[in-house]
Amino acid sequence: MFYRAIRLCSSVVVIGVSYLPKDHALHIEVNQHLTKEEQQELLTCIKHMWSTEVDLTPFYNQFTDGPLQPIIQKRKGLHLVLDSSIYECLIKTIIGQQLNISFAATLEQRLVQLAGEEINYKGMCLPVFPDPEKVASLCYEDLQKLQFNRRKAEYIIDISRLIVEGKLDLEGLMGCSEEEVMEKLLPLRGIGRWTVECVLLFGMGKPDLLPAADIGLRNAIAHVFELDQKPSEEEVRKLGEQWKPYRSYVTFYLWDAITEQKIKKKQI
DNA sequence: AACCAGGTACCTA
DNA sequence: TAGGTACATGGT
Repeated sequence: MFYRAIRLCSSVVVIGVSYLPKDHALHIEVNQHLTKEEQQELLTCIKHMWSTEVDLTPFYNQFTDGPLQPIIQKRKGLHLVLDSSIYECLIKTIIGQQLNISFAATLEQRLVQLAGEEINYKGMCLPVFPDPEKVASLCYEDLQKLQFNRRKAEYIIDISRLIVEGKLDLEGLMGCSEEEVMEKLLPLRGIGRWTVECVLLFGMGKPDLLPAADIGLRNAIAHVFELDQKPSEEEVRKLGEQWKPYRSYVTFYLWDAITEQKIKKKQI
């Protein structure tokens, strides 16, 4: 069982999620009474965030052998886990650019403390990511004080302001194709190809993205394929050709594998 | 003690 | 167009 605080239109709801193996289903517990509309909104959000509607069978059938088979087999049943909004995903991805994940997590937490909310529930502190409105109201120095570099502070606040001004409709991208999303986001300062790929994958749940420049992915590939050097971005794209149309899932499983490996290393 | 980190924009030639 | 560099700081 784990807990999350989720922002609906009307309020923030705390949910407890557990997996019921017998029914192959998720059990959701809610901390407050919800109207029919809120229940519907929450359900849609949960289905999206945990990719519950995706059938992984064809993915597994495509990787019955080869170097990826063991790490995929080991994680059978693992679905994509997405952020609760495209906005949250985009800002977190920008924060994570070039930084080791632990420092990136620290910066995320500081942003939540400054502009978002932290809900206390059963002794846990559950983060709620801030709205664009709240971030747009900050000044660059506010984020610099949290040890964001100047440029990153500008990217994050400027993008939030575009949304508030109605010049950028991030959540409206949900219905768009990958190409359309790329065209809309790439011109914005602070957003490069890797960032858009991450948003398509971890914000929108598109099944066939390969953030080939990603250092974690490159490390994971070097490890799984027993290469003596990290593959270049181009080499990753070339290799990834054969993973179509499930490159997002390969990416996700490789990230999970490399994270697990790091944890093991720490324990030794 | 360097060097790298789930990149990107910016500067120079 | 191409190639080098700053960024802000924690981890190894």
